[in-house]
Amino acid sequence: MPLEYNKRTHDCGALRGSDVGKTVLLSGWVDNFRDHGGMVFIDLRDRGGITQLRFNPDTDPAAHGVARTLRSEYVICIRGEVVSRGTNVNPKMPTGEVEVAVHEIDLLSKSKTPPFQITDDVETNEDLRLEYRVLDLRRPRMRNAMMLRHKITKTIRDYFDRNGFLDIETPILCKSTPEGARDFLVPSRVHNGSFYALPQSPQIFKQLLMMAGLDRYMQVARCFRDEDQRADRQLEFTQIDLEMAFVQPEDVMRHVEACLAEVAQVALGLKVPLPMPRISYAEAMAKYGKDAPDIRYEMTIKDLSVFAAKTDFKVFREPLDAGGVVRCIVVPGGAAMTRKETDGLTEEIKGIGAGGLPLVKVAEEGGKVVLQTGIAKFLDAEPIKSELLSTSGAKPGDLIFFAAGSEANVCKWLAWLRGTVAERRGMIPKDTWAFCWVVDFPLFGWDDDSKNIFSMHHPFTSPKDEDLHLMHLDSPNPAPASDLLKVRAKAYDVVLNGVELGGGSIRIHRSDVQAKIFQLLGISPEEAKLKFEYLIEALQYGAPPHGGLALGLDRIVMLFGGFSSIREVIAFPKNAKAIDPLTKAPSEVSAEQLKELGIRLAP
RNA sequence: GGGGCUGUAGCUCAAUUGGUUAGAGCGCCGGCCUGUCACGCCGGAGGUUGCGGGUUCGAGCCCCGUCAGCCUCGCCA
Repeated sequence: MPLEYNKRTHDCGALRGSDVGKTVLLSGWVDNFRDHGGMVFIDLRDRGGITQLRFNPDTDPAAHGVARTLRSEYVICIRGEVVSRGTNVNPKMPTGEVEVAVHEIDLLSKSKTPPFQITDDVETNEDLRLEYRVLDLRRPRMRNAMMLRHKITKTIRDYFDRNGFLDIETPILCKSTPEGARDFLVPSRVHNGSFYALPQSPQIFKQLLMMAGLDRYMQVARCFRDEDQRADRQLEFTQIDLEMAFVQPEDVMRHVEACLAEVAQVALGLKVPLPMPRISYAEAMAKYGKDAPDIRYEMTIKDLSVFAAKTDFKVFREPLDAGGVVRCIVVPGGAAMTRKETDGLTEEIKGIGAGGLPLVKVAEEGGKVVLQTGIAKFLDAEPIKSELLSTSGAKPGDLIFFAAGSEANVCKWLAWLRGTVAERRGMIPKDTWAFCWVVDFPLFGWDDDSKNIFSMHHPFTSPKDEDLHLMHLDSPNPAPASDLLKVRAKAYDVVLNGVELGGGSIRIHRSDVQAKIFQLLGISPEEAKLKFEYLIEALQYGAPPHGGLALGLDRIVMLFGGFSSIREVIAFPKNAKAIDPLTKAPSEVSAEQLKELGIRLAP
């Protein structure tokens, strides 16, 4: 009579010494087998873990005969007795105190030899892993990633449920808007020539929910952006999306950081001190060169523009005269860096647009501090040298990297350099989890191409109350750009170890302010009505002050799980070229399908 | 679209300045083995060096092109 595989008594990670003597029914995959000619040992694996099975030819010849034919990844069901391993305990296995003496076995399913071994030990190339994702997901590391993701998601859902947030689903088939990233379009069969767009985020819907009076909303929301991929970006990704009515930034931030602290507790057993530090956007850019600062280590950026203006060094003077800046980072002990290392960095930084990588080493000779190598000869004279040392804070044994150019470029280059050098020189403390909030983002940025301002966040972001006057609300004319660029937004990003976990803002609830913003952004009332009619309309029927935030769930799981790519925490991800190696999506479709949709492909 | 790295057995990798028949570990197949747990021992199969072209007496290695993967800038919050 076949074994009742639907009546498993335990999973393969459950049995302990206290279970000795029990008769158990287990099912799973053959992880490994060791055939001694007589005794056969099988490691049986399922989601719970691994249990060793023992097949004794003397007591159970039939089961033993089957066991000898088993191979990797065969699926079996067994019944047997839990026995102590006596002196042969395996301390490396949670179930290592016991084994199961198998009396009956059913072979449920055979397996071809897998294209790679199902183990964490061997790092297989990712393309193959994605093509055989079913096998890849059997590896403990990947199984743990899926389980961690579940645990984190559940923790977040529970937190918001406990705090009065309603989980509400929003549409997947939406209206296309030109803002932000490229939309994925879905052609309409019923309305040939018209298209739905997949949501880049539920942004507008969650605002509408607040206007609808639902007060607190959250959703584990799938979002879609048709942009190029990165290690931490996928075409489709998951946001923890939330929105609250009658709030200021601090209210949203307090909930989010409390929630993240709970996640850190559950995922890592970590106690995160609250509140998390707040850093202004201006400070983040000045000290770290990016709006997602990694505050686990120092080596912050120092401004040398005033100093550099006093030199005759062309590499500094020319960018300064063009309105740029000169800044540096000081690598502690960096004078020990080899020519090979610094040359390598120079080549790499050229790859992101820098002209080169000026540097000096600081040394001590006969009790005197001297500059060496690189551009030392341009800076070694007094009082230039002393001013460089005092402004940068460099000491003998250090190395100074310089960057000169537009502020945006200098920030980009030094942020890259800071991160790269810190990583390569082992300056990043292990097992450190540095959260922070970045606040006071500018409301507008300047687009040099169109010579116009644009929304840093999105056009519904509320300005800070104290900066409202810079927008000249009472005047029918647009405020000057110089004023507008000073306006700070009620926007905030939460950052962990230099990675943006999420961001949000308080939204505009006044229709006059919203109208002004559209005017400033060059969006005509007609255009605004066309694109956002439902939102503008709703604003006129009593909109509560409201705001929210969205967290990147994939990134959170990636960081807490110690992975270097979000593909590791997504069950079926796409590769860097936006292809799913498993299903081979995207694919061509039939002529009939296209015809029905009224679509003809360009030749 | 730009830059970088990679591509050799099923998997992970090696192969001196260009030099004989391209190797190793794991896996796989066969045999032996009654306490292994990365079992062990013996034997075996397995290769269009991503693909195409060029240089050369001779190319895994050099050159050109192309394809694929990853990282990155642009792009994207």
